[in-house]
Amino acid sequence: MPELPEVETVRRTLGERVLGRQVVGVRVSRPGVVYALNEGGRGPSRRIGKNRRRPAGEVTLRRALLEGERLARADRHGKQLALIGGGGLGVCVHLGMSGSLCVVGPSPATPSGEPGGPGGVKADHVHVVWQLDDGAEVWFRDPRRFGGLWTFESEAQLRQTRWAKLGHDALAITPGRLHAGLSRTQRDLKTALLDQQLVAGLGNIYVDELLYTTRLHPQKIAATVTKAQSGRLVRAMRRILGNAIAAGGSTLRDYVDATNQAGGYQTRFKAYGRAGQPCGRCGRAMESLIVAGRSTSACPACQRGATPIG
DNA sequence: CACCACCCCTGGACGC
DNA sequence: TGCGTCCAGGGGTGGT
Repeated sequence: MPELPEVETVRRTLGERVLGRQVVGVRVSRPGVVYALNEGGRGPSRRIGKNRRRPAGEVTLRRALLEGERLARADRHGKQLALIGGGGLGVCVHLGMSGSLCVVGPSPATPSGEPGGPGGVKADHVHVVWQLDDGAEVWFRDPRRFGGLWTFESEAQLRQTRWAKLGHDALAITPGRLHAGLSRTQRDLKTALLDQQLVAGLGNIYVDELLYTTRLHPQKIAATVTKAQSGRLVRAMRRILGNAIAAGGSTLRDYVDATNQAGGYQTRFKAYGRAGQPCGRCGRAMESLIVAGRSTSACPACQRGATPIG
């Protein structure tokens, strides 16, 4: 599930392949995954009817999705990615749970006979395809459709609207800002760290890893985190996320980068998914609990600060 | 403000 | 083999 390291890996691998190329065509097979900010004027998540996303008009849609633009930059904030065209248009990509962006062709090394499409990229649930001037294509795939695309008239509009609602990126936040954010909420520490408005980029996997590394219990009240502990959280965050990026992210089931490569960090989890297994530090069984509605594993002995109940 | 249930959605695991 | 059921999860929404 794409969190910051996976999205950053996609940004880098995609950028290498597509920046400088021109989008010569866009195919949209499922318009419902595209949100157009400039349609309806009520923001990107405006829906019509019951839970129905509002698609933009056909011509406007392809143009808004960068048809005719040269791809100038790939940016990231938290778990969100943005493709910026040379003319200023922008498309924000959120991969949700199961989304991927894969470059397909025109590589002569494309293997044949693999499952799915060219290069082994799975070909079902492909909702949007960008055709590039070198014959390659970028496929937006999202089986569970928790992700989507948001179109913007400019990078500034993207940053001032959608990204302005997010907290500081997890790789850029300072100890002072993290401490300030944590100190004003009585929520569980894990709940606070998952809040993208407080800090952007952490999901269930890396929060569990972060809290294990820093020996803080997920149910510690966020406001009780000291300045020193905030400093340790920030340092550990940068180290863990940096290591995960270096490993190409974590692949649990579906995740692949823009070149269809799986990540390698999943073999290094110390907490996530290890409930019932011995803690790597003290040997006690890792506990399984639900925090913020998410399955959580933590060491009941090493990770301190949970507020006793009753 | 904070918490909760619920919704979106698919596929994989598991039981029968 | 083929069902049914449960579960995973980010994020939005609406109710308490």
